Amino acid sequence: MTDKPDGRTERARAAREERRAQILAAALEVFAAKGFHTTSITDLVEAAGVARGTFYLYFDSKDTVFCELLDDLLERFRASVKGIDVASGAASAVDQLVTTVVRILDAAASSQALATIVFKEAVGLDQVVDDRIVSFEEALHDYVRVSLANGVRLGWLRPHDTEVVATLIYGSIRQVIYRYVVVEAGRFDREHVARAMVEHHLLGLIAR
Amino acid sequence: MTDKPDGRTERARAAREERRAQILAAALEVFAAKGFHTTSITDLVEAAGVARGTFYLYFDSKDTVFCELLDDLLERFRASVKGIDVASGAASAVDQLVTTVVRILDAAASSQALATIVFKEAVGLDQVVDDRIVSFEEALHDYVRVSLANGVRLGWLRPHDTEVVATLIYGSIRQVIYRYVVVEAGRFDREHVARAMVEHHLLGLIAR
Amino acid sequence: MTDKPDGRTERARAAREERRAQILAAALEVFAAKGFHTTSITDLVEAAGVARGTFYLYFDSKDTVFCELLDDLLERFRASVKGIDVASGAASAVDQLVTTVVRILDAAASSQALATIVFKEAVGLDQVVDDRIVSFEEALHDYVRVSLANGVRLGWLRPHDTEVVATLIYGSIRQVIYRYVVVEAGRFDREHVARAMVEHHLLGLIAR
Amino acid sequence: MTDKPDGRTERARAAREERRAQILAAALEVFAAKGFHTTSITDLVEAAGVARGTFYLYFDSKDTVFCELLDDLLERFRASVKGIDVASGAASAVDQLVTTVVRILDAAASSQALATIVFKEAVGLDQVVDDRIVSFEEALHDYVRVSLANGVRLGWLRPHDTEVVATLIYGSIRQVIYRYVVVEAGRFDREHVARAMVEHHLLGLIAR
DNA sequence: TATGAATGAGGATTCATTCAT
DNA sequence: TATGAATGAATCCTCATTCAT
Repeated sequence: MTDKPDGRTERARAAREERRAQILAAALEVFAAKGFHTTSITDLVEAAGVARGTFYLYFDSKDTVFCELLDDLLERFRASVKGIDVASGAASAVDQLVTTVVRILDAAASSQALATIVFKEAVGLDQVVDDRIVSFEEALHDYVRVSLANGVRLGWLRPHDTEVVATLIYGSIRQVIYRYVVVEAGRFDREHVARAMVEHHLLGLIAR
Repeated sequence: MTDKPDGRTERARAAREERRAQILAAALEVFAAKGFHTTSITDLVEAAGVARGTFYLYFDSKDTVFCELLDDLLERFRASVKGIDVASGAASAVDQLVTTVVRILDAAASSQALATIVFKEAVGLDQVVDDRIVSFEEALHDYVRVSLANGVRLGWLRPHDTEVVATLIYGSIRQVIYRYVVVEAGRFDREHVARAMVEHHLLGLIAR
Repeated sequence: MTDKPDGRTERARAAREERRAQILAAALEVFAAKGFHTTSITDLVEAAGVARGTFYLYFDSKDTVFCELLDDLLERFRASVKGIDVASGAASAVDQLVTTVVRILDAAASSQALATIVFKEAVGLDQVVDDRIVSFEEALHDYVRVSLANGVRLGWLRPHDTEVVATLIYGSIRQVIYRYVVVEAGRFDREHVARAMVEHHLLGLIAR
Repeated sequence: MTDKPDGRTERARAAREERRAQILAAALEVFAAKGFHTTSITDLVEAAGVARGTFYLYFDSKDTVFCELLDDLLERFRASVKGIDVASGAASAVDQLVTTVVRILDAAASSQALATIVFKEAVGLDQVVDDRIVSFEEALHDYVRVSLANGVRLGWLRPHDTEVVATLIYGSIRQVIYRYVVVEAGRFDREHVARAMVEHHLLGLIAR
């Protein structure tokens, strides 16, 4: 009865979605500008231009909005990583890796506000939020690990402690995002940074 | 008459020091367990087993205790990095680098609770706290950058974009601390991890 | 759409005004009964029958409410003094003066609680509050001084040290309010007291 | 056994008295400078140069010290008023009155700090303190009333409403003390003010 | 559905007073 | 007697959340 897809119901649903999106968008801005802890419900509803009660019609709590924003970003990251063929030949691999890194940086840069939140203070809020971030980090870490293992198996990469190296690489990605996207507000040459990164991890620093 | 350094005065001073240390130690535990924001003054005084007022006899505020703990850790880190001669010959340099990294990991591991706080949620608390952490991170980053520049100047390291690479290396150090000290609670072979790290950054991954 | 002055908005505004007035009225009672310092926010909200937070919805602080009450009274006094033509002929002047004094006593008596606060302990509270009271007292004192000076200029009053005499007269007004309004709770014949006062200051006590 | 007046006991008693006086004197300064409410026990013990606990060996509470200071002043006032022969002939009476007023002003001025406290914020602290001040004011008021009644009985003063006029006169004395002693810090010609006051109350203002 | 006034638990901090030394 | 560290009740104020309209 309630979900009969007539015009009225449909329009209402669309309006609801819109409202929700509006609040979410405003929250994103505010969280990025002021940080999670400093942001109050008052800030959120003022930015969204809705009444305090309205906010709670769409979200259960301050934490809920934050989690939703967080999930958005993590999903974007996941998508930007997915579908990379890490098992291909060495020749094109460098370029592929560079492309992957560029995609990740793009994802971060195109959601600068979100990335800021995640990398500046996402941890330590709430167990739920923490868990999500941790599991995301683990996913990324796993991706790196699997890629490394493949490289070694194919004789393309030299043998190494994959566990440790995956940690190093993940850390360097995280820091690059933090530095270039969060601190320097995305004003950087992604291609250049990505290439420097890939080269560093592949070739090392030692002069030969 | 009253400030003659007799036994009584001396004992009083010692008792004061002890009380202070007791509060500080309790705070460390609580902050590490619950995080800065979630920790209330009530938590701190309950953990320390003192009255609310007593806390304020020794510290100005929650922020003050936190900053003091933070400074402790940052000082430890600083000390563990200082005094490494990054300009010596390549042969011993690897060992020296490994030693440096081991020292840093030791510093982090010996203050596991503190490191947890710093690397889990140090940012976004309070401007003062934030500034300290940022400046510490910058110092470490600078140290890496200077070392790299020296290595290149001496012909020991190949030319590279020092800015980017310093970021990568700093990020990998940070992540190693986070993973091994914070998440895995310090149960790892520091020598091994440090060596894998140094080797990775020097040699890269490519099979030759 | 939302600020169209329709019934709903209007009713809301009215309700707000009412709430505010309710808190103000309760505060007046409590302040008069317990004094400013002894009154806590808890006392105020309990007396008003609202939650602690509600109080802060309408007033910034305890001082703010107090100041508002104070301003009310001072305004009443000011209005009761204003508009007296002190330069007219001696004949009607006595009556005019009596009228003025009666008005002041009326103002005080009709705000007995407020007057109690002001004259019992208004000083030494808070710099802001103090300043208001002092400036009000000065205004009243000035009014007396100017009136005296006019009287002398017109040859209606004998020459005298206007500064000192204005102080004496202001003090006697203050004390009359204190005694009759505050201590005796307004149960007195204002006309009689006012006339006795005017006569005393004009004629003095000496038998002739 | 304990009150045997030997040298030891006597010396101890004297030392006690001295300590007490020292605390009292310091309290007087601080109360006058900062006001009762703003003054903390910390302020008092710091000014007195004794430990917090020591303070409580001599006084029961902050209120107690304050009351004692208050009593001192009231006693001084009482003494300065006492012994005036209000029943003597009219001729010398003016001078006698002037002398009395001068004495009162002297008493106030010589205890400027105390007078400041009493007249600025003595009321509204504590029921005990309030009662003392009220009873003192009543005593002074009574003195004035009796004097007036005597004057009328002797045919020296014209008939008037003694109740009201006593209030007026007491108020003017109070205000003169407040203005000249408290606000202007005692820098005034007491003889002149006293004479202006007596003349005003005896002769009134009307030009004849 | 939208509103925003009302709520009250919970936060940090203060300070008169006590009490072991 | 003198000390001053310790106490904890009490203060003001905030803010996420609820709910009557």
